Amino acid sequence: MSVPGDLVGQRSETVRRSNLSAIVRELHVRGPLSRSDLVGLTGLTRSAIRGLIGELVAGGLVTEVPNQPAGTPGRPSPIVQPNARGAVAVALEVNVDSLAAALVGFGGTLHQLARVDRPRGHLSVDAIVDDLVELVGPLLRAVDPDALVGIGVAVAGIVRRSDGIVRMAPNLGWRDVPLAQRLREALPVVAPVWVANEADLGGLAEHRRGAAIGADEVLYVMGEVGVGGNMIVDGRPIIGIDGYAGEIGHMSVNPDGLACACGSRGCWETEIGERALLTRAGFDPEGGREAIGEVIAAATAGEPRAVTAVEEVGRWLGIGISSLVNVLNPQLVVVGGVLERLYPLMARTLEEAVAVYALPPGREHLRIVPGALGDDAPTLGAAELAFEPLLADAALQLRLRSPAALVSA
Amino acid sequence: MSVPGDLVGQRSETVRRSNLSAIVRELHVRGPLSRSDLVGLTGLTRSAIRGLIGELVAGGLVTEVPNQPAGTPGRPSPIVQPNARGAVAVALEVNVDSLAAALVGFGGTLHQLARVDRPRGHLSVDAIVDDLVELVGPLLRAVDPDALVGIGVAVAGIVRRSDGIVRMAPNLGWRDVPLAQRLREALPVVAPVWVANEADLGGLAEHRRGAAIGADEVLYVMGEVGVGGNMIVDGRPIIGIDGYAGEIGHMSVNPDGLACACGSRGCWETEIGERALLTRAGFDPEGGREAIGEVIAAATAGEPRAVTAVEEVGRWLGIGISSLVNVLNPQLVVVGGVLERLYPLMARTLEEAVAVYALPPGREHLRIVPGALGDDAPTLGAAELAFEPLLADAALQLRLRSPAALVSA
DNA sequence: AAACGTTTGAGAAAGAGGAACACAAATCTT
DNA sequence: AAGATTTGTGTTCCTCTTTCTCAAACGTTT
Repeated sequence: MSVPGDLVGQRSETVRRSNLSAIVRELHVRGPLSRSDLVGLTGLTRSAIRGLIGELVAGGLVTEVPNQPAGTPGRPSPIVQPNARGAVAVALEVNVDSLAAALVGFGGTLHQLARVDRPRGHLSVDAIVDDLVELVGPLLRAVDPDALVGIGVAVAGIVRRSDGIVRMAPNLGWRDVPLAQRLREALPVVAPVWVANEADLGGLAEHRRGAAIGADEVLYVMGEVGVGGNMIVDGRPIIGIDGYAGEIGHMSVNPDGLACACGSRGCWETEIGERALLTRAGFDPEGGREAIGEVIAAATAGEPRAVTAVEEVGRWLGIGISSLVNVLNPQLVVVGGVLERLYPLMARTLEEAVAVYALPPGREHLRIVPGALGDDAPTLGAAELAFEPLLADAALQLRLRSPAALVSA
Repeated sequence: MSVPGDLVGQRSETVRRSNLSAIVRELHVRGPLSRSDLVGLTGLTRSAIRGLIGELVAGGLVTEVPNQPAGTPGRPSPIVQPNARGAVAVALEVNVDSLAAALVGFGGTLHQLARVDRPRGHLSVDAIVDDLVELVGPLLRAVDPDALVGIGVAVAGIVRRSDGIVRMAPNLGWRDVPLAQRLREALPVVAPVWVANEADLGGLAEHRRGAAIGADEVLYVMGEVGVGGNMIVDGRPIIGIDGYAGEIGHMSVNPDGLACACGSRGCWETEIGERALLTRAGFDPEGGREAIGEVIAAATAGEPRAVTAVEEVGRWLGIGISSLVNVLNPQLVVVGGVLERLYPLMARTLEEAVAVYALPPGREHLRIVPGALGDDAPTLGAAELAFEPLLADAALQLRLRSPAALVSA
């Protein structure tokens, strides 16, 4: 639906904003680039790049440093470095077994990261918000308030993007929790708060900083207690009409299968989730991370029941991935979460299942790889989420920060 | 991956192109609009709109006609009408039981449509190409060659978009058929040929001209002999890295289920495809359209076995739709093809299944509706596919047609 | 019917932004 | 040391949209 906001016309002002943002995005995503790299990437002229970079330097977002001679003829082009303190995002994560807070600088620099374990099960929202505020306190004190672009929050639940309400989070025992609003009220800073599903953000992080850099069509599968995921289509994450997209753990793979926590039955999650693995391996299904570690150790040591359990999860993982490959035709599948650690043990059965269940054309150039970011993927993704408005409209940020830019512009 | 082509910088030239294209797209999609409507839609000023419209009028793409007084104060704004002969697309369709050819004008006007039945089963590519050329001949003679923007082709098979090669089409007996090239060589006109999967194009047509107009997040499910589909995400169709996306009929819904023509087993198609319905209803699974008609008649008359068969297909349709709703969080699901005709008979069991298998947040505002375009959806979508380059860069088309515009520009 | 307010088109001038060009600086090659 | 290559700098030019003013076309009010 077209809302009054999305006007499609381009004006001089939008051109400059767009070009400025393009440069900011390239620098944030690719890291330091020479001016002439930017000329090549954007197609703009040296003069135009110079002017835009000048504005960014004045705004404190980037720094120019002389380049070393490269051994090629010609005058060296100065390196434009994203200023990791010039814009900073705060990331929070509410996971089933831990809380995390991080400070990430423009360009992707991880300034600080703090993680604390929390008991599994249902804690009150008040308690979790309090713990998050306490965890992030020291980090916030290290931030220039003018450089804070926003606060991203990853939650193990279904989140409405527009208002940051956690609609359903079975593993936290939450329903319709207005987490964004609660955090805005509780945090000692004024900044926009963006909440999203942890798997969505894990996928975003792997796409920007991990195993899926540069790939435009990506499927991310994240298995923990629940199974979630994220799809990158044409370089952009799918979020759906309300932000609920990516609940791939609740695809029906076996309509007469096991009952799922969501109320349905035969969900993919009941075959490849943490509990499924533990049950298959003969462990307590509620054994948590510790038990998973034991299964991995046992499977690595060759203990038959553990090996079989892991391979069976791999087979079901392959079946579900095949469905999604047939639906989405990605170039790359990234497997994250607990499944990332299990990956080496089940790569074979996974590939075998994909060879059976995915259509030949779609699996021709398909690569399936484990994630590169480990357990911090959702937190890093939360930071990227908070950076998004800056990347979409860098001018806004510059003007907020330096009134001088407003006058000169 | 960024290729040399996709430069992100904006220049004066790209601004004008982009604005021109925005107007052309709005006119093609929404139909005649007053100049002041366009001012509102684009956010450009009256002067800018005037200049751009002038260029389009000079290029023969649109016509301005005086507007009737609307009963409101103020000078009436002239209506800008897309000129249905100013740009024309040819659409072709290679279906399991028919071939079709159509002529569609800018703005969506259906000038002509011809369809011929063909025997089911494997015909040689030569025969089909010959039949298509013969079918489209009279249509092509009615077209100004300068107004022909392109030729879109819908095929019941898996198609690589980049080169129009039909990789797999089990129901046609085709493998790796270079259909785009064959048609370019065989057709008596010079125009770009774009080939795509029929379900992808059916979804495009429903999105632009049918039941999904204005919706930005859509799932289209098209059931015929095979089952295909298409997803609109953020207003744009998903095609995947090679164009193979949308093979939703080959999601695994029952890994121990029936063998599928694709070589796998338990594909959704084996539960909701034409053969599944016919088998369940006690008909010859190869009975084709005729037998389907009998099942529909029998179910409408209340014959128990037919009713149960249709309802069972409805239930399985609901299960698969639920999976995709959980994955994609669309606002609208459109059911097309044979399933469009069956829809009234199975709406209840479909909705019941969705209530069980789809997560509550995702089905909160979800609407499921039958398609509005009937069997012609893929053909109409093929025309839209051919129009796409014009909508993406209207300037290109104008310059091709009028050298004067090139000089003045 | 005339005066007035409203909406919109027309035309000229202005403003903004990037492109084009010429020149200088920095580097490598011969 | 001279020349070729690449790139930054500064100026001018061009393209495109906006802004501003005026006129046209409509409904409403007196």
